[in-house]
Amino acid sequence: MEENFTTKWISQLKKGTLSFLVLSILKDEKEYYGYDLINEIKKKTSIDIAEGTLYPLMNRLKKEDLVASQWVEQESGIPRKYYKITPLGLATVTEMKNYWDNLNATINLI
Amino acid sequence: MEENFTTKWISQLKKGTLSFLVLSILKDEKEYYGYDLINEIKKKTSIDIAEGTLYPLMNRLKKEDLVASQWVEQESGIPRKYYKITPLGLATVTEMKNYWDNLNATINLI
DNA sequence: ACCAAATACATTGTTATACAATGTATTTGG
DNA sequence: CCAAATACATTGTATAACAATGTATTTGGT
Repeated sequence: MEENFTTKWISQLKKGTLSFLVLSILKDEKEYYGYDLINEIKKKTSIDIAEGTLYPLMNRLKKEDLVASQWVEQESGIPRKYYKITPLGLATVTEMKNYWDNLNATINLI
Repeated sequence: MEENFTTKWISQLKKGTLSFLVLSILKDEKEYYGYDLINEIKKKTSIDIAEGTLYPLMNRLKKEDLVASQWVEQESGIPRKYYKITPLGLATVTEMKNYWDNLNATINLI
């Protein structure tokens, strides 16, 4: 392996930030499908999300009723599962943002 | 239990932030002991760290050579294990801070 | 026409970490 | 005198990222 501490740290940091990141993107009420989200996040943040991370994450968010999903057949190609944020998801991402901003302010003070 | 998503999320977020927080506090080159760090962090950030979280965390940081420790006998009371950041710890916390600032900026853009 | 890469979903096993619970021992305060 | 605080530590449980693997379709280059 021989991974340095920072690399492992980034993986741990994702355990809190990925759900926040995904909900933040869905906050604009547009619909995204899973594969799309991986690419959107990579483009916007340079953060790589493994497929084995994102798909279970979306299932958790759905189970918690923070997002809703629907299958959409494509004229050509594989059907996509589109996700949309719910009212509970919107409320939650607002709470998260408050906590995050507070944490960030504290870290900058230390 | 009946914990809401945000509560669970905060616990997950700590998996990335606690090591960063501890190293940030130790960055000023002063020495702190474990029990002290728990209280310092609670005072400064309102974040509660369980003892069962902090002591293993400090052991990990030591194993990675990011901090050094020494036992200090007290004239009265239980001996304390004091921690001090190492040069590698300083370099690491700088890397972490860069990553964090970048992540924060990105989140604010989304 | 062929085949590798990209698209799009998913599951399994491994690893890391927060935390509650529990344990030991000493000291302080009411 | 005894509960709370101080100060360390370990064990078991739950959660989540990720590599690896799997299925199936479509696109692009030669």
